[in-house]
Amino acid sequence: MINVMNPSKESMKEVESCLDRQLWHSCAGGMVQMPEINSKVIYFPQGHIEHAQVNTTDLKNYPKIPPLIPCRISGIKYLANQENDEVYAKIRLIPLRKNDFDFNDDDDGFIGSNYDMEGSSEKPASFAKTLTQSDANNGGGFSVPRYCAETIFPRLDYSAEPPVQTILAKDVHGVTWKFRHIYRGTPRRHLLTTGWSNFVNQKKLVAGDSIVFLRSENGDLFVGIRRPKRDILYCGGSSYGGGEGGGCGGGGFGAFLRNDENRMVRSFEGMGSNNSSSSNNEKMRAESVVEAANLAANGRPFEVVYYPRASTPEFFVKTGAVRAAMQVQWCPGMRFKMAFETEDSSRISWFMGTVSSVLVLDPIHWPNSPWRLLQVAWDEPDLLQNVKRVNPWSVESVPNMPPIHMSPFSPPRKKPRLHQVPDQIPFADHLPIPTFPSRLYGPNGSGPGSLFGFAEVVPAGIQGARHANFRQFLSDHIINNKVNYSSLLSNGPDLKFHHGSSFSSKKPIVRENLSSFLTMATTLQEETPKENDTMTPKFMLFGKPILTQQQISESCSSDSAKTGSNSSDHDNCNDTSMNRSSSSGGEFPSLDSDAGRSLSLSGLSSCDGLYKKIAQHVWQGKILEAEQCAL
Amino acid sequence: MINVMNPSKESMKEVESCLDRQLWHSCAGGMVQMPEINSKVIYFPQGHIEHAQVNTTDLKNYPKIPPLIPCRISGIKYLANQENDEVYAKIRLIPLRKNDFDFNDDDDGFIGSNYDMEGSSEKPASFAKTLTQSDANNGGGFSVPRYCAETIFPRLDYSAEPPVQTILAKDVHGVTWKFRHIYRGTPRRHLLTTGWSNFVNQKKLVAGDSIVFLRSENGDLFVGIRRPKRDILYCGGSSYGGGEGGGCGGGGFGAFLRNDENRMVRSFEGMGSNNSSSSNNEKMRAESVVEAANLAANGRPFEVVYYPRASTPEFFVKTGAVRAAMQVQWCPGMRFKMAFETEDSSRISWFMGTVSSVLVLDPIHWPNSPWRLLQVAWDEPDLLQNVKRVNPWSVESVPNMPPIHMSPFSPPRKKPRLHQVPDQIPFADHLPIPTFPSRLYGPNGSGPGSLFGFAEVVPAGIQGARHANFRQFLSDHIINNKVNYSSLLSNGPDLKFHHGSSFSSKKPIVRENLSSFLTMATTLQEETPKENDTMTPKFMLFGKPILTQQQISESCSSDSAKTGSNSSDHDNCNDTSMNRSSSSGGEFPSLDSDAGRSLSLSGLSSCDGLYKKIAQHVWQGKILEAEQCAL
DNA sequence: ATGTGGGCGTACCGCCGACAA
DNA sequence: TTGTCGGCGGTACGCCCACAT
Repeated sequence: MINVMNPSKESMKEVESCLDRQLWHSCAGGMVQMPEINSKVIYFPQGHIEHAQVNTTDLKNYPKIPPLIPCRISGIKYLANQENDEVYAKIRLIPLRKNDFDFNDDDDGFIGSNYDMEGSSEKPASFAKTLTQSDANNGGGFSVPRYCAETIFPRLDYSAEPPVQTILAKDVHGVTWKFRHIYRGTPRRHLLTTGWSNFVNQKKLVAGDSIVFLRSENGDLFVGIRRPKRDILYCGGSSYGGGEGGGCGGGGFGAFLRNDENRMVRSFEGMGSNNSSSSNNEKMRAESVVEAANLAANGRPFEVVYYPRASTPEFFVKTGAVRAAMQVQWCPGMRFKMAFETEDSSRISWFMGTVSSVLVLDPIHWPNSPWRLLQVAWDEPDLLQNVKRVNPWSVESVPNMPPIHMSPFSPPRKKPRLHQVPDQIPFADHLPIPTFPSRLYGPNGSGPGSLFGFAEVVPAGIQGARHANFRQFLSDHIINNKVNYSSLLSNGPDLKFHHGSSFSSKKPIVRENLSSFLTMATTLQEETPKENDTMTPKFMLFGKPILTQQQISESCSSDSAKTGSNSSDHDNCNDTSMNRSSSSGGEFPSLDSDAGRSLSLSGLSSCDGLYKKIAQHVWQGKILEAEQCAL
Repeated sequence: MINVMNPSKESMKEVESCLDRQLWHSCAGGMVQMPEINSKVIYFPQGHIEHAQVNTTDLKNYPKIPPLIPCRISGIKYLANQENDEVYAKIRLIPLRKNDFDFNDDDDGFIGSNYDMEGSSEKPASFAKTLTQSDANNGGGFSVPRYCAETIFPRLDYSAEPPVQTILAKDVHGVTWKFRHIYRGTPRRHLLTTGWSNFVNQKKLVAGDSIVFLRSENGDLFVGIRRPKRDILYCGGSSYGGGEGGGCGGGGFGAFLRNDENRMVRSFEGMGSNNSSSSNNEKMRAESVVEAANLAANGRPFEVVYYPRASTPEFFVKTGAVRAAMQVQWCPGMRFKMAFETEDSSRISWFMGTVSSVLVLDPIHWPNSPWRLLQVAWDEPDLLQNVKRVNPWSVESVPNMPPIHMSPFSPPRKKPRLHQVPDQIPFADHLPIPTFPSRLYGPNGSGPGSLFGFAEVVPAGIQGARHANFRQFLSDHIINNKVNYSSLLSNGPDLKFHHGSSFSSKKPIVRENLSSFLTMATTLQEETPKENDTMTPKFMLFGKPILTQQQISESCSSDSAKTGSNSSDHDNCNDTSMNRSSSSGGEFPSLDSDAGRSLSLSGLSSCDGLYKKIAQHVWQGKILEAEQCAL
């Protein structure tokens, strides 16, 4: 019992700040990217409601609350639940006033400080392993992968017989746990023995949970746990009020995969105290959400609690991501891909789907909200049954073209090497960080009768179909919710230029040209490299090592098969097509820079009406004028 | 593991209503009396704040919230914490409008329904035992007191060798626990063996916790646990703003005794998940209190959460108790006694003290509040260090007179019998339930300059000393916070006629004439009779068996010694003096009944100004007129 | 390289009567 | 009557290797 500290009330306050941020991220999972301090995000009250899994009736009847509120991140506290070690964050947000908010200028002045943070906190060595049955159940031992023992653990003296040492690791609460690390057996292997069983019992670990070992810069060892993502309880979306719209959509970005054939079942027979998610709900009460949303709507600073392992999309999204997503002309029939964490949380898989309709989720209570705007059909509907609606910024549109042939069906080799492809990697480096200068996206005005860019696809029973002829793009290609795919593809150039991740700084972004040969499944293995030779330079993508070809084909061979079959021989996903969209030519009228900035809110390509409406909400009635639509 | 149910989220809702009310009360402890549905109580926001242990700054700055709000109990849900079995209640209160509230008529129309409830739910057989070290730690066995085995448990077949049976008992969540009950050893004794250790571990019981066995009318067996009262964390009372007043007063009615010499220390080394009180705090957030108080102040129904094992006084008090307490002319120097639960929660002890000053706790934020009005000095200050301020209705004033001689210092006999005193018991039965007909308490008006009955003893620096000459009673007897005891006693007839318990229905009330021979310490042993012959009729006080003389002298011999020495030979505490107060003679002017009812709010003997102020707060500015003070 | 199963020693859990208060 | 202690059995934990993938 020497390992367990006395968690008194006083110590809780301390714990609030002592949690190592890298450890927090390790426990949060590879897909979680937190915004930097002072960066600008869009806060979605709808998403907050989903995240808190509370009844929405409290908030729905507040007509004053807009569907999205631009904010600045003023503070983040990285915390962990005392009972079950679940990491969460308390985030302070300051709503942006009109003068402070420029949709196209979301990184102004704060990149420097971001760089400072990045520079000082270099990614420490970490390793994650999903517990096997033997790790969790039998004999009280943990089989340590060699890579972990050799690169994360302290150096073991192999001269002793057997080589053995004591490992001390701090958990998220600062509690130190002691393990006996021994190298024995035939063949030799690394094991944790004494102390491990106690840890498993205390933390209530079961097979399928992940454990993270992390070595900080000064050599201290940390241990974190990462359980499977919580189940999706909320299945919101108002189904009353005559709204049809294809049912509610649970899940989304941040959901996890349920691979039923290989599923690890968590046993709840242990003790009554592990119904921790219910006590989490206690913290996330409806009042908190109502309070936060009300403060936000009134322009006052507010605080939200964010659980990165909840199965709902982030409800605060970096402004640039939203902007980029709304620049896309979302239409039924569009192809996209979306990242999901695998059930064991060790990897990330990309899944393909088709937009089935573009439709406001709850037009009565949240008119014009882009939250879960896209109703989607998955190429593998059985695996993603619960994910029926997604956020535009959660997905990444892909053109209907085949990947570069790199034989996804080739049999996995014993020691796959990707040296055959790195000569294409500099290609990715040539991609400019998409800054989307505002002048490139001039105001494409819409008449006074069409405030809502996508209102045309809302069923007539709700808002009435407004087939205004000035909305040429949509009306040309979408007739009665059916899409003319070919004309859509040829006319929608910026279709390919947004990124599907909320925070672009460190997110594993796979752009179209990369995805053209990585196809659709990417395995993030920065913590669990599986190559034989760990000294071989890794194949890196934006600072993260990339998986072997074998792993790719293992993790999503079915994906490749399907997309490989239904895609044709387009190959215009290249530098040329990109430059086409980032130039001011074509159907985009060029504007002088100042005008473009001042009109940036209403100058988005496809959602100007939406953001006009937003501005109307946020800034309380001040309607921005001077829209001109060039489309 | 067969005993442990899977506490899923769905079952939580069910549990909310399935908790047996008698079991709830057994777990709540002997001093907790809940009000009946539809009865009238006074809600104290200050007490709510203390109870919730939240920061008061949120509420203090709401000047609209009165210090007390008359309410009607509209609903009570008896609940238990899923994690630690701590019982609590959700109570719905409806603030009373002016027309509905008559301070002297608090039981109108609802006594019948109360009687119905009392009649249907006869007190079931129950037994409580505080766990010994052997029960909690060693060998996984529980030593069952013979009384419990023979009267609570199912009948054991003694013909078998050894006599053994299986005991099934439901806990507060409806979970059934199985125990092996065996009668063995030399000498023979009842033991719980198999199953007990598991129960101790699951419930995290330690020595000092109490376990309650309860047999319902239909023979079902229940098991509850009752842990020591929570520590006093809150030590409120504003010490800023120039208020002197003698520091903050933690504790109070409902606090528990810390008997350091025999203290059982709860070990927190088990697991991090037993910091359950912190999660309780989560439920009792400041917002909830603010919300409740605001709703109450606006006359709207509200809900409060009440933890009977918290160490703060009840914040909702039966109207009659408050009225009775405020009829007492509280003055420095007055003697009183107050009930406390012993640390092992098995008994109740009465402690003597002296009022040191009568002083508003927080005159700035809660002017005229009677909450913790009395600053007290205890005869045994070492045992009650934290209890510096108490509520008037929590204590019971006692005249300075000696008890009837019944030799409290006589050596305890082996089999004490109280048959010598029952001939005095009918005396108690003759006591009328104090109804205090309103016409007996005519309005004793005060001039416009003296709204506050006890403002005279507030330090001049805060409100200024108002020595208005129309307040003859107080000014006659209290000069510079010093009291003329003899004249006070002779002039304050209703001094002896209030009861110190919040709810009079089933509370173990020890009135003055009873306490005159029971002295000051009363041991409630309805669950743990200790007489040798359990078949002997118990010495009952209001339906509860009373302790033996031995136990009385054991539990508080020091009390008896002290009061015996400083009290003189008064003996006017008798039937005659009671009738004197319930007649309309003397200095109380008689009033016609209607006028008395309509003026009841301002017609209290010593706190008319206070309640006028209350009415002013509660009913938003409507000041009641027509006070006439007869004192 | 590492997951799984079985052997096996030991530690602790838990049942017992013997005392004693 | 019942709290505590030491004895002592049985179980199950946990360390180990063998074997398989």
